[in-house]
Amino acid sequence: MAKHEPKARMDAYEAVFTALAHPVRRRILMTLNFKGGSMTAGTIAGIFAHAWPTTTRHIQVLEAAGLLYHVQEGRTRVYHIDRRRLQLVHDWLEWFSKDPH
Amino acid sequence: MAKHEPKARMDAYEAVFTALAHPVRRRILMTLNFKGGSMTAGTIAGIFAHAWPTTTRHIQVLEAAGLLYHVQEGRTRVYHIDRRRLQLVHDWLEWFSKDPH
DNA sequence: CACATATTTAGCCTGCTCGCTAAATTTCAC
DNA sequence: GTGAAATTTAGCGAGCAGGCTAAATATGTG
Repeated sequence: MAKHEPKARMDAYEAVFTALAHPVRRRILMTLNFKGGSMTAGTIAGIFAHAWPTTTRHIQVLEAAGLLYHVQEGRTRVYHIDRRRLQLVHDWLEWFSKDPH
Repeated sequence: MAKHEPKARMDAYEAVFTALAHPVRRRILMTLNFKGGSMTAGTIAGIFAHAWPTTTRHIQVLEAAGLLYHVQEGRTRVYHIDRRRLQLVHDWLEWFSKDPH
């Protein structure tokens, strides 16, 4: 019963769930969401007391998971949320709502 | 900053998302779900190639997150899934579906 | 009681996560 | 071209996660 899902998708699950495991990363997503879906790196970093490079790395984890992508604009980088990617989590949860068998 | 303080208590989100971050733990939940919601510790451990104590600890993480609970039955321990706890994740996701503007 | 069964606890070890600071990179403004 | 601004890359270190084996803990059985 463990292989309802194609293997290729497993890596995606892993990346997304791992990305969501850290409170800072969840907060980045949440903030992005409420700011309309896009923010510059600097503005994101400004939310936290952390050193910038720390936030940069969190952003990279999110981006690697496909939850963000960025567009370079001059010397600033604008990060966008990809809400569709969160659908993966939703899909996973679905297994628990539909009564098995 | 938070040098020697005892480990801060995880809030519910933190506990649940952390628990879901590991593939073995997701698989435990998934298997439990498809087996009707309850299994003995031994049967759960039997799914994995891991040493039993390794699985025990994964189960404990899930239980600490409120995603499982157990009932002792003689010398076996029956673990039950608590699907309601997954609602937390669903609720979190909801923020991204309702357009904030 | 003695032994088997079911499972956890204890403790060790390795590697990764996530914080930091310093340096590099790229772009804009004069 | 010089310098400031925006941001990442490099690299260090503490601590935690997650694997293992061995020992401990219950509970049922003869």
